[in-house]
Amino acid sequence: MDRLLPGSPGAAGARPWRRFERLVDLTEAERAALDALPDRELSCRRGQIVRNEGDPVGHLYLLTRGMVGSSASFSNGDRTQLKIHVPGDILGGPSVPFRDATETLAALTDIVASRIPLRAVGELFAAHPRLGAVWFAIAQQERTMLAMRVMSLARSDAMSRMAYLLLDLHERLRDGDPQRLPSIELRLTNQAFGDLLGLSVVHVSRVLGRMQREGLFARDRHRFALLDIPGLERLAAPARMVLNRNPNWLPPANES
Amino acid sequence: MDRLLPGSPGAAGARPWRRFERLVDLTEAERAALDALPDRELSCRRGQIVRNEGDPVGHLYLLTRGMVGSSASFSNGDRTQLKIHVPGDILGGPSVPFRDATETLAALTDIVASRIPLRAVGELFAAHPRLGAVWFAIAQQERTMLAMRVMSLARSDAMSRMAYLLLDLHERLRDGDPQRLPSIELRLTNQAFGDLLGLSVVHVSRVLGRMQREGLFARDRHRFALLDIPGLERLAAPARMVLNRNPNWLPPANES
DNA sequence: CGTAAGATTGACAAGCGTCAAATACAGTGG
DNA sequence: CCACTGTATTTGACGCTTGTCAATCTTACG
Repeated sequence: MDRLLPGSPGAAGARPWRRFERLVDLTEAERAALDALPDRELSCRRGQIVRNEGDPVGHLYLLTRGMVGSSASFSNGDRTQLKIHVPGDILGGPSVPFRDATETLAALTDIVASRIPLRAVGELFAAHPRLGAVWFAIAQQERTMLAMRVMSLARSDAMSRMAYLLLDLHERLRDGDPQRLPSIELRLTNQAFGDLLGLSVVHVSRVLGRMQREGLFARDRHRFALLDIPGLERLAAPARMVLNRNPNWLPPANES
Repeated sequence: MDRLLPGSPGAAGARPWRRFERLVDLTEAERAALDALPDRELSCRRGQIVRNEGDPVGHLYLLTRGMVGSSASFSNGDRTQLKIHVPGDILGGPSVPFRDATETLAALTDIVASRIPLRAVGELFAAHPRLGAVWFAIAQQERTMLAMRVMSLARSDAMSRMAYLLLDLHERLRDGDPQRLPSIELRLTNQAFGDLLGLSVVHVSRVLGRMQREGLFARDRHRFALLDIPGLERLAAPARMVLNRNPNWLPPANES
C-alpha cells in the first residue's frame, strides 16, 4: 500500500464527499445515500481521457484520487484548459443540461474516480432534498470560482495570473487543513499552464523562471514549494470568500 | 402601457420562468410553485444597485424586465463585469454558498425583478424535487457559459471577444425566437465593454470602430444591428451546444 | 541508451495599454 | 428650446507585455 505524502493529490481520498461536508454536517442517512450513488469505480492512467467532448451525457464523476484537467474547445479547434480538479471534486457537472458533453476530462496523473449515473442524481434530489440543495450550492460555488478566473484573465498580467493559479491549487489541495502544505505536486506541462492562463508556452517558461528567481516559489521536478505566499497574494489579490456552513435556508435532512 | 420593440430588454416579460421552460415542460403545479417563490417585486432605475458585494446573502432575484450587470472585485479593488443578464435570468446564484455576496448587481436599464428568499428555494427543493434538479441544471448551464467566456478571454484577440459578446447577447435576447432579431439595445459604456472583455476603454473604442467600418454591425445610439452574423461567427468561433430537453434522469414531477 | 517530447533562450513583431488632447454627448437648469 | 457642464468617446503617439519563430538544450520514458 502506498504512502501518501501530504499534498499528494490522493492524500484525502478518505473523505470523498468533502465538498458536501464543507457546507453541511451530513447525517448518517445522507452519507449512505451519497455512498450509494456510484455505479462503478474507474481507474485511469495519466494521459487517459475519462470522457470526451461530444460524448453523450449520462454520468458525473467523483474524483477520489489524482488530478484531472477539464478542457473545452471552440468551433475553430482552439482548446483551453478550464480547471484542474483535485480529489473531492465532482466532474462533468457543466455538461449536465446539454445533449453532448461540453468538456473533455483528461487524467493529469493516475486517477481513481467513481462514476455516478445522472439517474441516481435525480433520485437523490427526490429522496434527499437537502442534499439536492447543497449540490446546487456547490455548483454555484464552482460558478464563483470560474468568475474569479474570468477576473484574473481579464485584469491581470501573466505573473499575477500564475500566482493566482498556484495559490488556488495550493488552497484546494490543502483542503482546509490549517497546517501549511509544504509543497504541491503538479504534473502540468508548460503548454497546460498556458492553456489555463491564456499564455503561450514560451511566456509561461519566462514567467515561471522569473518568479523562481524572485523567490516566490521553488521547484524540483514537479514539486512546487510556495516560498513567499504573502508575495504571491500581493500579486494575485484574490478575493476572500467565506463559506456559509449549515445555512438556515436548507430544507430539513430526510432520515429515510 | 408601453409598447415593447422586439429586442427590447423587456420583450418577453410574459414568461418569467423561461429558463426552466427551456429545459422542461412545466406542469401546472410546478408553475404555481415557482410563481409562489417571490416575496416581493422591486423596480430599480438605471444605475441603481440591486445588491452589493459583501451584503449578507438571503435572496435571489428573477429579472423580469430590463438588463442587469453583475460585477465582482479583487482584494486590490480591481472590478470586472462578469455577465450581462437579460429577462428570465435568475440573479445572485453565485453568492448562494457564501456568507457575504460575491457579486454586485447593478441595473443597466430601468428594471423590474422579483425577489426570491433562499428559504423559499429550500422549500421548493423539498416540495418539487424535479424543479430542484432543473435549477441545478440551470446553474450548470451558467457554469458552461462562463467557461466559454474564459475561453474567449484566454484565446482570442479583442475583435473576436467583442464578436463573441455581441453574438451571445443577441442570442440571449432573442430567447430562442427563430425569427431574426433586427437589432438589440445595449446601454453599455465603453468602460463596461472593457470590463466585460478585459480591454481598456481606448481599445474598445478602436475595436468597435473597426468592426463597424468592416460592416460587421451598425450602430445608432444604443441600438446595435448585427449586419454580418456569419462574419461575427467566423471571428468568435462559438461552440455550438444543444440543450437536452426533458432529460430522462429527472425525478417525476410532484403534483402537490 | 536512444529518441521524442518538453523546456529554455534570443530576436523580432504585433496587440494592447497608457497618456493626453480633442470632440461628442446627455442630463440639467434657465 | 437652448446654453451649460460633466461625462463618455474618439484619435494619435508611444512603450510595454506578450506572441511567434527558430534554434538549442533538457527531461521523460521505452
